[in-house]
Amino acid sequence: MDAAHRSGCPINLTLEVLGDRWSLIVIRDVMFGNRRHFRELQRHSEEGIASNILADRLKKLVEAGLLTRVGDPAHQQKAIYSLAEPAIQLVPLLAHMGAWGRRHTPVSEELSIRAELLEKGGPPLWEAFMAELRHLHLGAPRPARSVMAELQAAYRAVLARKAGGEAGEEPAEN
Amino acid sequence: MDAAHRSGCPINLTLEVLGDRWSLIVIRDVMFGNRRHFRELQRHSEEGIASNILADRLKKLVEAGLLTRVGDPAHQQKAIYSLAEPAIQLVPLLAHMGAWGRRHTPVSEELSIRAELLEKGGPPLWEAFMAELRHLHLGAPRPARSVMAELQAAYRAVLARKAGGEAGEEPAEN
DNA sequence: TTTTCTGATTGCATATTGCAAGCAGTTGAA
DNA sequence: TTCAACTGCTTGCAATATGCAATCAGAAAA
Repeated sequence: MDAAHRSGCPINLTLEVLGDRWSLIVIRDVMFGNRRHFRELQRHSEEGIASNILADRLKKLVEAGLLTRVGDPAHQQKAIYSLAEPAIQLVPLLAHMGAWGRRHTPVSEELSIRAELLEKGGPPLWEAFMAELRHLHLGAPRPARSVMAELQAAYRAVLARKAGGEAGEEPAEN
Repeated sequence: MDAAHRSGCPINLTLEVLGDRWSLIVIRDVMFGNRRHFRELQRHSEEGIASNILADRLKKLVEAGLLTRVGDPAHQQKAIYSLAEPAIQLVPLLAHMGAWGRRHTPVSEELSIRAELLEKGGPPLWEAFMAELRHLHLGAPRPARSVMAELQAAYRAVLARKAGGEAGEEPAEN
């Protein structure tokens, strides 16, 4: 049933899974924004993903084993999407993508603070973050360090600094 | 003239440049296979890229500043494509993509040997390879170590081992 | 009962892709 | 000088993917 692969090259096969304009955006939002529901992913998306494309990508990512989908026990028709282990192992890749983007594309300051922290923290920080994701998404024990909290604090700090004394900038975070 | 960006997020902006099924394939072949001409990229492609798509990607990658294009002094109508510095800085990203692909997709042994070496060598090997690429593509001085030669030797060794005593497998390399 | 929220689906226009064929200019050998 | 092979690249056309707006049915909240 699977379409034949174009080649057995690891880079090619990775591109066959992730090589489009939306898949990694969805994973990024589940991973860094902890968005676990369809509407959360659609409405708070920075990039404004269309609902049919989101539905398609969620389905494909679940089929590819990067996400899992379970019903929400509290809401019968609510689905909860979680990162599976292969997606958690994309943390270093996303960190490098962020680092490259910071250097070679016109990023905005507030949206690149996370990439900056991930880059500066390096592999130890990535490992801590992956441990935290395994807690949030796979039910592993809670690790001592919360990288997520650090990332969000840094994001809020940038927003506050940019806004000066002004409140009500744009929460939109998580 | 530039299309507006979807957002200033570094990951999104990187995807806007590289987030499709072919751009990184082209860069991979220029980088690891040292393919510098249109026909080389088209004919020896593992994945069989169509000529119109190759032409489109080469144009876009040149516009994005990842590749440069100059005429071949020996052949008036021959173009030589070279990696620009931003593309050379994709080495760590491609190494991670290869590592992820090796772990989570059905790679073939002979095509994943390079990814394995890149993964095992880690950042020091990546730096050595980037120095070599700066020599091959940007005219920088030749570095002491040739990672390219190491990668090709490893590839040939795998081919030879798999073929047993048989010759004439499939050169296709470089 | 009505409204809102849930994860989606549908229709339709446009853009991208894949494939085969072809092009004009250049090179190199006969 | 002739001509086939090669150069980067284009064109036509069908199939597929994307983007957008509207909409859906079931469930929960008011």
